[in-house]
Order: sequence, then structure tokens, then C-alpha cells
Amino acid sequence: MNSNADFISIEHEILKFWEENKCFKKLQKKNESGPPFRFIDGPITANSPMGVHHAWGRILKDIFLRYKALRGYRSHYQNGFDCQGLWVEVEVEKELGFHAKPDIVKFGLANFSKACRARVEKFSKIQTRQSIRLGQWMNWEHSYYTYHNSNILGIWHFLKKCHENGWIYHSQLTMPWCPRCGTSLSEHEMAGSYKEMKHLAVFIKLFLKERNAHILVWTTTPWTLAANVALAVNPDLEYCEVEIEQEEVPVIVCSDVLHILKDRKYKVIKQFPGKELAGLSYEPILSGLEVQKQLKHRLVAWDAVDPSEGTGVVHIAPGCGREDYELGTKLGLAMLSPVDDQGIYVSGYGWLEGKRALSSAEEIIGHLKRKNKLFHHYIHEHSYPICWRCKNELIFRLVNEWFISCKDIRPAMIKASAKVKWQPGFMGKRMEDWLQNMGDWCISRKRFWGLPLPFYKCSVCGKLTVVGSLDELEKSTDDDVNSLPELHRPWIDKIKINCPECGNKVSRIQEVGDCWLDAGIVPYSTRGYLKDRSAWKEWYPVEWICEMREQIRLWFYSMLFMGVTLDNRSPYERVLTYERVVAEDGRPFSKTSFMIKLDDVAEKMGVDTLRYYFASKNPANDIRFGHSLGYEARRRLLSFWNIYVFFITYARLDMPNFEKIKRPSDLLNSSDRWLLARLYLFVTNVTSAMEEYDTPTVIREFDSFTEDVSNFYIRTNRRRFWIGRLSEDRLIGYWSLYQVIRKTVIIMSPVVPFLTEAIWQEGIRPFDAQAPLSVHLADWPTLEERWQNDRILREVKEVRKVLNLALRIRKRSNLKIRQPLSTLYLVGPKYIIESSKLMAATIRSEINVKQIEYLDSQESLQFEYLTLDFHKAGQVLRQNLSTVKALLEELSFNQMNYMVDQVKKKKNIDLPGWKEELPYNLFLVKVQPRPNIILERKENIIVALDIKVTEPLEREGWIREILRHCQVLRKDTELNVEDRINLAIITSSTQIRKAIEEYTSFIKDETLAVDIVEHLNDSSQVREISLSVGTVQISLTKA
RNA sequence: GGGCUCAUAGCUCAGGUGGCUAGAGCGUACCCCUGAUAAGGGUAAGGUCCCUGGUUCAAGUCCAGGUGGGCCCA
Repeated sequence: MNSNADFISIEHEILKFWEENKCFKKLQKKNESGPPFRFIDGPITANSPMGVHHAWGRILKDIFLRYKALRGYRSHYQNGFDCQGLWVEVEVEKELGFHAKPDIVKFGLANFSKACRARVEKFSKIQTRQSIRLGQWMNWEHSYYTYHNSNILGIWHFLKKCHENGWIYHSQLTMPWCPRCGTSLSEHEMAGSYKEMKHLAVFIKLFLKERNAHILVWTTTPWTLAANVALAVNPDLEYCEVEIEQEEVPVIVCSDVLHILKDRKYKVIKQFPGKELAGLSYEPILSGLEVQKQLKHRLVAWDAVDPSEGTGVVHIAPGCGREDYELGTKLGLAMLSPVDDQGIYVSGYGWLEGKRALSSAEEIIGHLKRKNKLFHHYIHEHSYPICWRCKNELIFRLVNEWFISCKDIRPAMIKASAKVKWQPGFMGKRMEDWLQNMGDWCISRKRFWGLPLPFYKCSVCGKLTVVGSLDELEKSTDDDVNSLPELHRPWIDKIKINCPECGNKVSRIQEVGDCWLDAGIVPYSTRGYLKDRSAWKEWYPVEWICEMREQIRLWFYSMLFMGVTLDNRSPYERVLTYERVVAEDGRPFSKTSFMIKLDDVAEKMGVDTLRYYFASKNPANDIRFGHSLGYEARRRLLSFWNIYVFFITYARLDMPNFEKIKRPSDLLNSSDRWLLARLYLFVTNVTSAMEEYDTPTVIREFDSFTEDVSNFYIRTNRRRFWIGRLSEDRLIGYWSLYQVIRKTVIIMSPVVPFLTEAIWQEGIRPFDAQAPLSVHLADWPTLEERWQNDRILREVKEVRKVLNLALRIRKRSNLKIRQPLSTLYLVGPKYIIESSKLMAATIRSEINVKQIEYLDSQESLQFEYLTLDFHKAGQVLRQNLSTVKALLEELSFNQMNYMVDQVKKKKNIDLPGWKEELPYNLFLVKVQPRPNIILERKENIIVALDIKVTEPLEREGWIREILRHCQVLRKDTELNVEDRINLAIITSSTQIRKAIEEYTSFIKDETLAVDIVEHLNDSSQVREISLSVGTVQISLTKA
């Protein structure tokens, strides 16, 4: 491994290292008797390769599993795959080129189930490979799959319990229905499925016999007109009769919606409340439909009628809309279900029979037009639901489905949720809101590859049997349960049970279960709830889970439901949610349009960079991800990498032996003490952030720590490590830096497991034969109290301010650091002076000054002088003003001091060369720094530099300049840091030659030159340096 | 329509319990340092902390209302 920051190849080497050395196994072994960290991983849908947005949660989980492992906890490390349900079926249908449910039946259910299973197996493998690449340490060969019997039987157990509670019911209800998938969708599947869409909307006029008028009705779903059974008006709103040009009879609409007539000439002739309309009959909307003939079409009163859209008269089709259904139930209206499971009109609907409902709008409008019932039609834009998996438009359809009643459990769930620690906290409010609003849970799906609902309803006596286990199934059937290849359709459907009431043979219902049943049971099914209750209890309730925010209404909800049902408490104690990952420009990622592939990120950016980036983000917000954001993250990781590279560059030459250091504290210098105090602070802060599952704080602490170490400690201690004898002072420097790298690498190993492992192998283990094989097998660092030192942290902060001011002076005066100066003056409070004295050597070398003078005040750095107050003096002196001004400027330093004194004492002035005394108030005392002194101040610190460059200082400056070019040349010649050289320096300037002679041994030491000669070596590169008094040529060769 | 949430530099974001002369990184401009060198650092420009009121000696921070995004529900 080299010091080049090729993170990607490092990652591949580390993956190989972990595998060859079975590091994960060793970690589990190490912690096998530790306390449990009761974490459970939510099942990931094994349906496609992971995108970069899937990585966020996985990385957070891995970070805390690794953190807990460093603290000695043991965990299950069980990954999970969500394997059943509509989303798998839809993808398999696409693969097989199917368009609708009958294609599946033709293909054969057994074949279809096998194909679903194969897809899940394929993608679970791909996701596993991706996760390993991501650095996740999990028990991959023990992942759970929701299609396994243990999961299915867990749900059976739960459903049985629900049935015992009297919660399971089978009911007719108008449900959102996907005509392509041929199944209804539950409430939680509807979230976010509304999209802006354009449809044909119509205004229809219908004749009211009793009033000899037309009533105006509006709808955006013309296909539902076939199922119309009533019209609703708001009894409390005002309606009116309007005469409209070219209309033979008056038209009735709500008074609030007259604006819809704006294109027509009209006149209001009568106004009345809506309740007057209730009970009137109207002619059927569509004619020629058998089912409509026996209906009595009446206007009904409904206070929910909202005139903000439409006409204030609502078309009611209880079989085609949820609110319509509820109204219909209340009023006892007829319920028509006009379409089959594929959205095609069934028999009884005359000329519509066999036609696709969603594409019949134009034909229906044509019909209305011919019957003179069409008032107006247009393209209407509104939000309309689509299927979350196949993206086809949904309809509402009257169907029979299975439900779990929520009435009883709701208060208990709210109570249980309130005890959960939600992070961020407002997620708890979200959950409460969801629970308050949740309807009964529709758990059935009219599909194939899913949980077989263990419901057996006797067709003879009506008895519903809910089977709670395989054992129960065996006992209640004469069929051979053991020969079932798996508990899935079509095999399970062959088992018939004997009705416990009447003994009749009863088949399983055809439906399968909602896939969120599958996920919700996981805290039970994966921990042996049904097999070994005491083992299960050790891992229950789950201590921490971490998933995306949408799981509120999905996984968090279903787990909570099951936990409260089975155990009357939340199955989890603490939840961390995270938000969405969007592209760098804010666009959302999606499978169909823009997507960043995880594999691409891994091989182009490196997963440590990705992990570091995600860890730095606040999970409560949506975050952006893209290549330039990743690049920035990589650069920040490089800062730490460079600290390590600095250390190892020298340490591998010196090979310090830390065992020689018996009592480090006796040897530490003040910057070492600062370094350890800073490390102490870092470890303390990160530990508490980790305990709070707060990765952004961890990263912030890490950034500021590396910044301090790099820009203070290393910057000011560099020369300590430069080639030469390994002194005791240098040894303790190595030791200090080694402590920092060692602890930091352990602390950061959960976040960037590869980089830290690489450093551990190359920078830690060679210096400690006892160090664990892998950084991930180390213990979380604890530091000795005596390293804590808030005082030195404060002191260094002050000294860094001094350095800062001095550098600013150099910058403003255009004086390079390389040019030595004589004196730095420092004025400030005692604690700043004291701190600076402790680190005087550091200040001298950083600022490149010969000495530091500490002053009580700035007075000695400046002098006071008089000028004329021109406003006042002008009035008194008039034309003599300029003469006096000139005399004032001629004063000697001592004379001026005396005069200033006089003015300060409010005594009049006897100006040499001027005849009269001048009143003191004509003068102003001003202050100016002494010549060659430049001042800067910040808060209560004043720093000044004497910027006069004397001849000796100038000579030293030339040498520094030459040295620097020598070093650059060494680098360009690709010499190793420790290589010795022959150095040639040639100049025509005698002054420079003299300077070189003066500093010969210094130059040799610094450049590792064995000799300095005055003739160029032909084979080498030559550098020319121009200095103020002449030019210098240098060249070098390896000695 | 209701609930939750967010709004701070060109960009990405920090700013417990009110004390700020509002910060960092990136980007921009200029410069410096240099055997940590395909790194590092400094300085500068850049802000009505979304708006309006209120509480307070003091509001980016607390309260109310509004505007605009996001999520959820209806």
C-alpha cells in the first residue's frame, strides 16, 4: 500500500483482507458474550439493484452496528429481504411480457410463483454483493426472506389472534382498484400516488319533470355515469333557476357556480335553498342500460356537497367512489358495480358491455350529445391516482375484501407510539396523525405471489376459520400438509379443511395478503417467537431501527400494529428516520428517468467518500447527491489522510519504539499536551454524539479536529520530524501523533471502515505488536483523565490569534515568511502574554522573527505628534497658517515630544521660529506607529512587527530562498526524503557567495547535501533563482 | 381544507435552554507557504438570517399572522 490516496483500490484490497482473515467472524467471536444490541434491519425489496439513495440508510445502520461492536455489544447482523407481493409480480409480468392477470393464469400459477421466487433470489444476491462492497458487515448467509415459512406462520399466528379479538371481517367496500393488476390497494399503498392528469370532464343537463327544468351535473369520470343512482345537492346552499339563451327550459345550478355559465347569455329567474330539490326525480343519465331501468333516480340532500368545483350537484355512484359509497350506505341507495376486475363493463350495461371503462369517455359523451343531455365538455386537469407499482390509472370499484378492524386497537397503538423515542421528534407526531386517521386495514389482495391468508370460510354454514399454525392446519384437514413444496399458491390452495361447525370441506379464500403484513411480523418471526420464547425475549423489544420516513405508514405502522396486538407494546424503542436523496440539482431520482447507480459511485468515488458524505448530512432533511458534492467530501477525508501520510513518511524511517517511553507525561512539550487535550475533547464529543445516533455532529467534530491537528500541531511541529537522529523529543512527538491517529482511526472506523483499516494496517500495527488484527476488532477508545486540559486548549487558541495577526501584517506589508525579521511585539492581557511565552519558539519559527518583545502597552510602538486643527487655527492665524504648519513639521523628535506634552497639559505653545505664543487648542495630538513598525489588532490583542530588513536578515532571506528551491528540486528529481545529495550552487554575486559561505553547514543540514560545489553537474536539472542582488543557479545529484 | 416540517452568503449547510460584531466548507479573486507537495494556508468580496407584527434591556433564536417549498392526511 502506498501513500497515494487511491481510495478505490484501497477499498478493494481491504475487502480482500477482511475476507481472507475472516474479520467479521472474529468480531462476532470477540463480542459473543457481550450485551445484546437489539437492532433489526427492515427488509429491503429485492427487486432491483440498489441506487445511491438506498445506501443512506444502509450506511447509517452499518455505522451504528460497528459503533456498538467497538463498545463490545453483540448483534444479530441479520439482513432482510422483502420478497412477496404485487411489486415482485409486476416486475415478473414485465419480464414475461404479460399485460394482465389472465396471462398469469394461462402461464400457470406454479410457474408464476417459481418465476417470482427466482427474481427475488436473483436480486437478493445482487443487493448482497452491493452491500458488501458498501462495507456493510452482516451475516449474509443468514438473511431473512419474507417468503419463508417462519415469516408466513408468524403472520398466521397474528391473524388468528386478530380473529380471536373479533377484528377480522369480510366486507363489500368501494376500494381503489388497479385494472391492470386486478387488485385493490390499501390506504398505505395510495400515499403519493396522486398525479396531475388530463381527462374529459362533462356538464350534463337532466330533465326534472316536477319543475320542468334541467338540472346541471358535472363529472370528471364519465365512465362512472353508468353506475349513477342519485344526484346530491347541498340542502344549506342556495340554488337558482336560470334562463339561458338557446336552452328550451330553465337550468338549475348552485348560485355559487354561475361563473361556469360565463360564455352564455343567462338570466337568474328564481332562487331557493337546496333542500327544496331533495326528493325530486330525474331522468336516467345513460339510457339503454338494463341495470338502470329498475332504479328510482332521486335527488338527495348531502351536506358534503362542495360548490368550489362543478355545479353544486354531485353525481352519486356508490360503486365507484368512496364518499359515494358511504352516502349510499347511509341512505340505502342501490350499489352498482359496473366493471369487472380488469375494468371492463359487465353484462347488464347494454351498449357499454365489454368495453374498457377508462377509455369509454368519448363514446359516453357522444351518447349524451345524441340524447341532448350534453351541456358542455372540456379537457380537465386534476390530480388522479395511479398504481404505485405499474403506474396505470386506478379506478374505484365495489369489491369484497378482508379487513382488520382498527377501532379497538387505535388508542393502544397511539399510546404505544408515544413511548417510542422518535428521531427527529416530529416523526412521532406524524405517526400519531397517521394512527388517528387510519381506516380499517385492508389485508387482502386478489393476486398470486404473496402470503396465503389462512382464512377458510364455510360455504354451507358461513363459519370463518382462521388457521394459526401448521399444526392447526394439519389437525383440521385430511389432506397431506407435509407434502406441500411451500406455503404458497397454488400448492396451499389444494388443502381443504373440515368445517368445525358443520364438517363441510372448506377451501382457502383465494386472496393473498398485503406485503406489509410480511414486513411487520419480522421482530417476531426472525427471533424465534414461535419456537423459543425465552430466546426471543432477549432480543425484544427492538432497541433501535432506522428507515426512511415513508415507513411511518408502512413498516413502522405494521410492526406497531402487530406488537400491540401480540404484546400490547411497541416492538421497537427508538427510531431514526431519514429523508429522500435527490440529485445535485434537486431533481428526484427515479428508476425511469435519472438515477445514480451505486456501483458507479463505488468505483468512481469510493464508498468511504459516500459513507462520509451521508454521515455528514442531517437525516431530517432531504439531501442532494452528485459528483461534485462527493468530490468535496473526498477532499475533506484527504485532510485526515495527509496527517497519516505525514506521520508514516518519517515514522517508517525512524521506526520509533514506543515501549521505550515509560512515562510519557514527563516528556510531553506544550504542543504535545495541547494535542492530547484536543484529542480528549474530540473523543468525548464524538462518544456522546454516537450515543445520540447523531452522525452529523460526529463528522463536524472530526472535521474541526483534523483541521486543528493539521494546521496547528503538524504545521508547527514539522521540523521536529525532519531527518536526523531520533531524539527523545522526536520520539515523544511520534508517540503523541501516533495516539491521535490510533484513536481517531478507531473512532472513525464505523464511518469510513476502509480508509481507517488501511491506516491501521500500515500506520498502527507496525508500531504495536499487540494491536488487534483489524481496526474493527479494537475497543472504543477511552482516554486518561489527565490528558484533559481545557486551559491549554484556551491558550493555544490565543496563540493562534497572535500568529494570525502576525501573518496578516506580513501579508499587508508584502513580506514573505521566508524573509526573517528581527522583532515581534505583543501587547495584551496577562493570560495571552503567558500563553505566548510558553510557545515563543513556535511563534518565532512560524512568523520567522528573531525575538519577541512583550509590552505592557502599545505606547512604545508609536509616537505622538501635533497637527493644526485647521478649522480653529485658520480663523486665528489666517494667512500665517501655512507658515506655522511648516514650522511644526520642522520640529525635531525631542521638540515635538515636549510640545505634545505641553498641549496635553493644556498649556499654550511657544513654537520655535514663531513670535507669539499659540493657544493649545489650535493643535491636535495624533498618534502614528514608529517607523518600520506595523500594527494589527484583534479584540484585546495587539501584534506589531518591525519590518526593517537589515543586511544580515536580507542575507538569511536569500539563503531561505535558495533552500526552498533546493527542496523543490529534490522533489522534482524524485529523490526519497532520506536521500543524500551533491549540491552545486553558482552565483556571480559576491554578496550572495558570502552569504552561502556563512550558512554552508545550515544548507547542508537542510538539504542533506554531503558537499556544496561551485560547478554544475551536467546530467542534472538546473534551476535559476533571481534574488535582489543577482541570480543563483543550483543543481543536484544523488550522492 | 387539516396536520407535520423547512426557509441563514452564488451553492451545500452549522448556529442547545434568546447575549451575534451571524459562522464553516465549496465556488470566485488575489496572495502565501512548502519534503504533508497531484497537499497545505491566508486575505478579500459576498447576508434586509423569507415577510409583517408582538414579547424582551436584548430576537436568526420565543409568540402570532402571512408568503413560499417538502411530506402526510382529507
